[in-house]
Amino acid sequence: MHSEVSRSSVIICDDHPIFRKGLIQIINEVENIELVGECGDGVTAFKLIKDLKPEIAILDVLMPHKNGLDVASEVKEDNLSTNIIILTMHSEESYFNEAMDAGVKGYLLKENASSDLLACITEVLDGKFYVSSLLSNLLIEREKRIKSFKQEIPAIESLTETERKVLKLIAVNKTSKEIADELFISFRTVQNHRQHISDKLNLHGPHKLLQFALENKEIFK
Amino acid sequence: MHSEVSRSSVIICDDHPIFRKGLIQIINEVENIELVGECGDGVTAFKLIKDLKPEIAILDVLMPHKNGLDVASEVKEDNLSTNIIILTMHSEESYFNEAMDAGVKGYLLKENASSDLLACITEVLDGKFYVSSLLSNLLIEREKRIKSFKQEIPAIESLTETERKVLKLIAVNKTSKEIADELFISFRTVQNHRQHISDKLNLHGPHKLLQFALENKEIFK
DNA sequence: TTTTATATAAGTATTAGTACTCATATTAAA
DNA sequence: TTTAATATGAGTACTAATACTTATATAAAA
Repeated sequence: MHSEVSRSSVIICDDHPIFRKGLIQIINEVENIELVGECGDGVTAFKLIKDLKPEIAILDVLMPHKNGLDVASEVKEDNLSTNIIILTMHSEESYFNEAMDAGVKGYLLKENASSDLLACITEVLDGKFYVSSLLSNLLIEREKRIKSFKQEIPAIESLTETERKVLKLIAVNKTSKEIADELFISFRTVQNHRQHISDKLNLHGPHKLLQFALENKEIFK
Repeated sequence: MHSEVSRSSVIICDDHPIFRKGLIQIINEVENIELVGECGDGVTAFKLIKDLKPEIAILDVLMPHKNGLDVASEVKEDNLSTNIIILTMHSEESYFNEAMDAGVKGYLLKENASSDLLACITEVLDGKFYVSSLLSNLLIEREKRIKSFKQEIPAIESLTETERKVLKLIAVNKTSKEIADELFISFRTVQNHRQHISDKLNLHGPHKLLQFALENKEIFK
């Protein structure tokens, strides 16, 4: 349970000034929460988090310079204690997955933020996790995706360093010859690597490897 | 010049409660403006305008039931005296043109609304017309954008029906032969279509077309 | 020490795609 | 009616990738 005597510090970051005003008003209506900072872009948000170490940072996803999810990732990397609540206009699951990976504690749709924000803050301060109820459907979908995800990833883990290097270059549409020149090896070696990669990833037939590389470059980059 | 003794009546309509809070706060900070109504959808907005006959109605474009531009059109049709100020997230010119046709008196981007709203209200009360300054740039930029737009996307538009069909099948990693079988044509014809598509999209070299197809399948599917 | 994994290189054969060319039939536009 | 666009089909040459095989050197593991 969080402290009831001292007020919990919060910063708000949203590039829409009016929306920010609305958020601030909601925050200010609550006694045990103190707004210690506000800004309109991700770079400033990260600075504020680092300097002020608020208990909670409420971040918009889409912002200039650096988006809210990038900020969340950096906060996680730097092991900062600030809990992140993400606000988003969109219920796209790609954002949500990114947010989960970045270790955010709350994920709110802006349409629900008015009613959910305070509940979310309270839960997060209690060490819990809060997601807009509208999004719970997406959560279920995610389990399925993770399963199919795990079917391919360990195969990638089994690649050797060199094979991974080659795969990265395939993903940026280099030919075996170009890759060979870049790695100072024979193009036959590159073709062998291609074959080995294809075998490990169970890819067969023309261009299947290129297709895989293009579609999954985010994963192994 | 508008009256200095009595306060000017304003209604606000935006389906985002938090954004509305922010707007209300801005309005309330000004002495000679009185907020006489607020709502979150277009149907209610029109009712409020008809009943309260405010001097100004500030309307979001995207709202449930009836959008802000529809409300503006109805106000014009019914010869109501209320001046309409439109708020929009998007600087899309289609909205702007519609707004002009509906006789709106002010057109603000939400990003600028915080600083521009009061200026806009004052100007509109004086019988003038106000547009976000950022938007006026955009209207000029528009010409340029359309040109650069036409360099890439309409290239897809320039594809014939058959070429588009072939492109879709390339995007799901079918070979020319498979495509030929599926469309009941010769694989040479398919290869010709590939060539023509590549020419139109300015794609050259091995697998560039496949790469393009995979990366852009969302656009032409 | 033998085995295994890894990185390297090469040979052969096949398939797919690219880059050209040419040709024909149909339909729509000038 | 001539011209242009479109869809169709085919020939040739070349490049890239796939699918095999074999081979050598090195380092780590059994």
